[in-house]
Amino acid sequence: MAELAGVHVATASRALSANQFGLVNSSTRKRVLESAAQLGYRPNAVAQSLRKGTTDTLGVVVADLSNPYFVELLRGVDDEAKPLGVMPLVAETHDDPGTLRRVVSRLIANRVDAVIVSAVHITDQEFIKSVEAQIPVILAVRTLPDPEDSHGHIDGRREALQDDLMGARTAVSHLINIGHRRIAQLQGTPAISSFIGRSQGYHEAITQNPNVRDLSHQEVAQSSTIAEGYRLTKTLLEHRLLMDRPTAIFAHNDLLAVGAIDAIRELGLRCPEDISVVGYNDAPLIDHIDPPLSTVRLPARELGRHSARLAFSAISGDASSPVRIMLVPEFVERSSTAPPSI
Amino acid sequence: MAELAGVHVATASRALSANQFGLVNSSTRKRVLESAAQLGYRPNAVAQSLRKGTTDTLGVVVADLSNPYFVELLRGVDDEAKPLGVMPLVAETHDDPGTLRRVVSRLIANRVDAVIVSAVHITDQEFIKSVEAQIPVILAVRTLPDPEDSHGHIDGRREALQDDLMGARTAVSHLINIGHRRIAQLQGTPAISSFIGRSQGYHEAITQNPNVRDLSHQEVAQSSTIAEGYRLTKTLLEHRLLMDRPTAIFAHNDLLAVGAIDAIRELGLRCPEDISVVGYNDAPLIDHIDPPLSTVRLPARELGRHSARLAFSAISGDASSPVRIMLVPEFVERSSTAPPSI
DNA sequence: TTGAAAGCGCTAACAA
DNA sequence: TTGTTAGCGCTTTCAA
Repeated sequence: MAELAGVHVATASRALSANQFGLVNSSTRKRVLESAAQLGYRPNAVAQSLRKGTTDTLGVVVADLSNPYFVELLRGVDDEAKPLGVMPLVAETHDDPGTLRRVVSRLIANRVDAVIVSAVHITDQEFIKSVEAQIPVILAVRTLPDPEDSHGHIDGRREALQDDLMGARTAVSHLINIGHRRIAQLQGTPAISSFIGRSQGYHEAITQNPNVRDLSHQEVAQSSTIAEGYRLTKTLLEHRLLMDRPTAIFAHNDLLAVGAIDAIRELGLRCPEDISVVGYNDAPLIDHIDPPLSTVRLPARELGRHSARLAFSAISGDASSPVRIMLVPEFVERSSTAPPSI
Repeated sequence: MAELAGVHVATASRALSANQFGLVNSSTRKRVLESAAQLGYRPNAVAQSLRKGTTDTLGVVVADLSNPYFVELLRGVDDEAKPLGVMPLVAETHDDPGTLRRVVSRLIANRVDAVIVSAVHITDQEFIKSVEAQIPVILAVRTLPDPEDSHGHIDGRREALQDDLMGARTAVSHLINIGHRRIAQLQGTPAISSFIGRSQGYHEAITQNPNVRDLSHQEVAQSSTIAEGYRLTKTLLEHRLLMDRPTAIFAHNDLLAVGAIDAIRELGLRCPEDISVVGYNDAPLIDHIDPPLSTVRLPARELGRHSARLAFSAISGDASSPVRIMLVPEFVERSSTAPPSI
């Protein structure tokens, strides 16, 4: 390409570069640009990265792309990345700790400038610490137990979270406010901070009113699926006397809620007349199911944007301040909740 | 790292390499491995790529990640890529031609070994040809008009498609078989081959029975959204006499179908009693909406697998044979379709 | 304003 | 079995 224009590669490089094209004679530059266009020349980003030591690339680790929540998060990341010419490299963990290690390793090998991790389990603390020693890490959506350094001080972290405790508390308080006194939750695994928060919010709401009984089964959902919600609700409701049966169920996830509704129907009961159900996430189409699901809407895209901004500020060496951003969810009332009929 | 082990970098490289570690003394190799582990050393994939001329990376261009169909396609690609240690780089176009050019350009700059494109518009023919001159291209899901070379011969291409014509024909034939005689379709844009196929299948089914009338409105959906389905159905049904109103609607997409159902209800009609509705895609939760939607299930994941396999065979220099793989969809009957009541 | 030269981290010939 | 050397394609001093 440089040859076609009859110049040295260094000159060509300068002509093509956004910040030093001023250093080259405008007629030479024109010649270079023309030759480049003619040959369809694209600078080799791999070589550029090797030379510059930076890849203009951002690792984004999500648990599961078939969960629209994470897709929305990615869109938020992209909102911020695109104008900077940064390419997000997306990896999925399927909530498997081994896969998390593998994909993060791979992203590091590819020298992403930073990594946003939205798929940690609370047992990943040590691993994340080791990653932080290598590249900037932003924790999104899910957090870790407070880290301490060797002196017992709390070590700063960059994270963008949503207030799951508040989201759950608001939803469950709503159930109590409209009259429910026997309530149960369908819990997600406590290996994930989000579900811990939702559980705490649930309990805070429950204990605020001494007349409310918590009828939850101790078993926890191993996955956030319709099938699992169905299974847990079956064991929750079966072989129970009427007065030991909840009149409302708070599910940690929309799909669990859908499974709950399926189970309720199969037992010959109705939602919301016999049992109200609340979900979590406000997934697409969840307003069109039967009955339209009351749920908690999450600021996924906003969270993605914040995560990306934290990443870029970390890259540009704002090594200084650890940051915790906390966004608030919003309860959305639809038809799956109603006052108890008895 | 090599220094810590006290060996030359070349030796370290060999020790770490999967195919030449046999060439190094096993005790030196052990030393190298230990030093690497101790330092948490990860070979720089950027440098490896530059040296090897290959990135072990596969570009995957999709229209829209919030469409679960494409996520499923991605999973299929991943099924094949993971065992080979290949990393898919995902990019979205949002069905914008400019964005398609931009993201493919970027993938080429990053020297992906091949690119799977599932987001072409029929007007992208020239552009795709220019890309094919640079790297192996696999067309997935959507195809292009048959290309001709300068001699008028049909030029080979690698593509993995689904038979949309057959999918649509099967669905519409079902409507006819259960008695519908006045039918309309909600068309997707003819800029995308999939919708052309669905339209053809629709017409083939319609014309097979002379008693069936096509009551479609000429307007076409500009996006595959609930809002658009709602809008089109409103204009389709409003100001029509009963006998000029379809008793069944075939939508080119599930979301359009959901919008159609919304519109039907708002006009005081019922689905399926007054108007049956068929969708296309079998999206998640679409079996839980009210009423559960009859639709066409697509082999997205399979298609992803095939696309990836085509990509890898192209990379390994099977430059030979152009291939067209065509997978068949499956009609799924649920409760949004019933015989006409009049 | 341009060219020459070095070097980013790695691997593959080639030599020893 | 290991070391030496060259070079992948680029950018950036440094010199001219």
